[in-house]
Amino acid sequence: MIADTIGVTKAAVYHQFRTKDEIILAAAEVDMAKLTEVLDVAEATVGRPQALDVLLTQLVDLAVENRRMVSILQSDPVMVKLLEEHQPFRQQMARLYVLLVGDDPSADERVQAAMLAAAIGGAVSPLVVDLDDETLRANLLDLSRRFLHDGR
Amino acid sequence: MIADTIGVTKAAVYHQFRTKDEIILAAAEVDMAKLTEVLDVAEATVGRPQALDVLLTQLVDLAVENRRMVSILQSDPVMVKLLEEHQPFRQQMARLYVLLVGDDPSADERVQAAMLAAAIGGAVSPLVVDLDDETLRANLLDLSRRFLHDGR
Amino acid sequence: MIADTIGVTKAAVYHQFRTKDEIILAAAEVDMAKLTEVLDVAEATVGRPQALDVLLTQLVDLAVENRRMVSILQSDPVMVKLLEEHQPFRQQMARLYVLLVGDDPSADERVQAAMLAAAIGGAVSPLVVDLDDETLRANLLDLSRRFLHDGR
Amino acid sequence: MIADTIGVTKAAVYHQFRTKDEIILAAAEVDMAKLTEVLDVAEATVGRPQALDVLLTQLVDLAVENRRMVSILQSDPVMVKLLEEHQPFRQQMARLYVLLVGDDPSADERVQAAMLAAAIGGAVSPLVVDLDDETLRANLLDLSRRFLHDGR
DNA sequence: GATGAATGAGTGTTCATTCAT
DNA sequence: TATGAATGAACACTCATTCAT
Repeated sequence: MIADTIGVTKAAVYHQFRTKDEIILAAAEVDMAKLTEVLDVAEATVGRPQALDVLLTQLVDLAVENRRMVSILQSDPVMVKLLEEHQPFRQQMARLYVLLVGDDPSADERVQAAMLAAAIGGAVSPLVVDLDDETLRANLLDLSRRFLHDGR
Repeated sequence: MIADTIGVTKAAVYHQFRTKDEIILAAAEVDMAKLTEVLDVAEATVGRPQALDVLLTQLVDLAVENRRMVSILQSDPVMVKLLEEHQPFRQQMARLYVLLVGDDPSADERVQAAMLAAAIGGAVSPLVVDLDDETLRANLLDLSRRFLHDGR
Repeated sequence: MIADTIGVTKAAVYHQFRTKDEIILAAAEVDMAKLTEVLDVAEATVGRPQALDVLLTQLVDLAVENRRMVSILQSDPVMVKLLEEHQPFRQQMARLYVLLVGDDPSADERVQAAMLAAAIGGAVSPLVVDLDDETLRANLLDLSRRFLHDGR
Repeated sequence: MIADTIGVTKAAVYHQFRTKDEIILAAAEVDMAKLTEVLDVAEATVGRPQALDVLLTQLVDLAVENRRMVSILQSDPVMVKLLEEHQPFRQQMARLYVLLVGDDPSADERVQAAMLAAAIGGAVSPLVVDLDDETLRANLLDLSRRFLHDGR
């Protein structure tokens, strides 16, 4: 499908990448770069509450702008397994979790972070919620904030 | 894989089921039956807050007891697509959503319900959170409650 | 298909017949019995021209009355191969050929007999000619007669 | 079987053709091309009797030269069904029938054409007549001619 | 006499990958 | 850089047959 879409043969794609996994990871890395930017900005923000708010806002924006890709990245078992074994991706997830719940989280906080990530990913899936992007973004941000803040 | 696991030939499995989809749905129906029980109990409970609480408690129990299956049911795109086209499953999802946010939910409430469902499914995935079942259950129930109550 | 049509299981059919070939031959034998009758009558008829005419008339009747079966018997390669190896059927074909062109036919006569048999079989195939049975019978008999007589 | 006969893998064959039907049609088209030539020549011949004679001669030649293939093309139910749905083949059959019995044939003429086609196809089947090609060709042509001419 | 369950050997087809050119 | 041809291994599924009950 990828080769056809670009308009070359499969063999041409295999000239650039060694395995299917490499191809998929290359596609995922495009989106991972966007996440890196978000993390950079949040980490550079002074003050815990401000940093959290910046993170949440941009995270929700990112998820809503890439609804299809986020669903796939978060739910497709093939993708998930691949990313698990991919060092750069694990590091990014670690950075994200530290921003959300600190670097030595309690059990409660770990569940909280996992729930929030899953909740955002699940809610933007076009199959699950068919709201328009604007409405979705507003509600998603609101609910995510309340979920995190009341956790204190 | 299924045939090999049971220790029979593929043809033996195809003697019992007509297509691969039928096999998959039969597996899913085992878990769907458990969900039906939970919904029955919750619907029979008098009082909105009590009903919600019963639902949440049992839902979390169910999810924690079937961690692997819940992840697959909620996230594997093949499974999700199959269930989408499966009438009984859609009805059950409808019942669940009515219990969670009533039968005429606002945009905010729809996002809230989707997020909660995704959050529970995501948090029980063995890949995402590696806590033991007991700790997971307690924290998950607590957070789910807060998520719903504060959403009001 | 056969088992379903009768309303029993395949295993029940295999209780009566040992192989698929036996089942098929049993079906073919029903029609072969009809052919035997035709041959008996023709052989009992006194006078070459009269015998030939009786044979042709009844052969055409038989073919038109069993259009589908005749096509299958004459053309389906599986059927043809099976009948080739089936002694009783070969004997009947031998009797038919003797009636048509005598017991020591010239090359010309052998081709003539083969062509006539194929022509009748081909013309009754519902796929080839979509005339109603009555019209087909009349024309087929007429042409078959001419074919044989002019061949002399 | 085809792949084994050529000495490549099944996947190699499926690299050249998309379905089994395409493979079969490609094989049939080789012979159809030969028939096209015959029809072209016959249609270009001036004078009805001359055209008919050219057609018959070449048709018999073609059938005798491709005895096995002609049998399969004309009798194997799988092949017949496939060709039925294949536009180019239907057009060629139409051209052939027009040459044989004109473009508005009576019932008698339709049966006549069907019989002739079936007779030629049936007579060349190696299973039916075991004469050598030369003898078969001569007799077949002679009988076909007489069958058609006396039909006037 | 009939059944349900099972099987070995296929069939048609796809997929990830390799390789000579 | 790109291609066409090829491949091993799988997949979803069917078919003729067997066998214990």
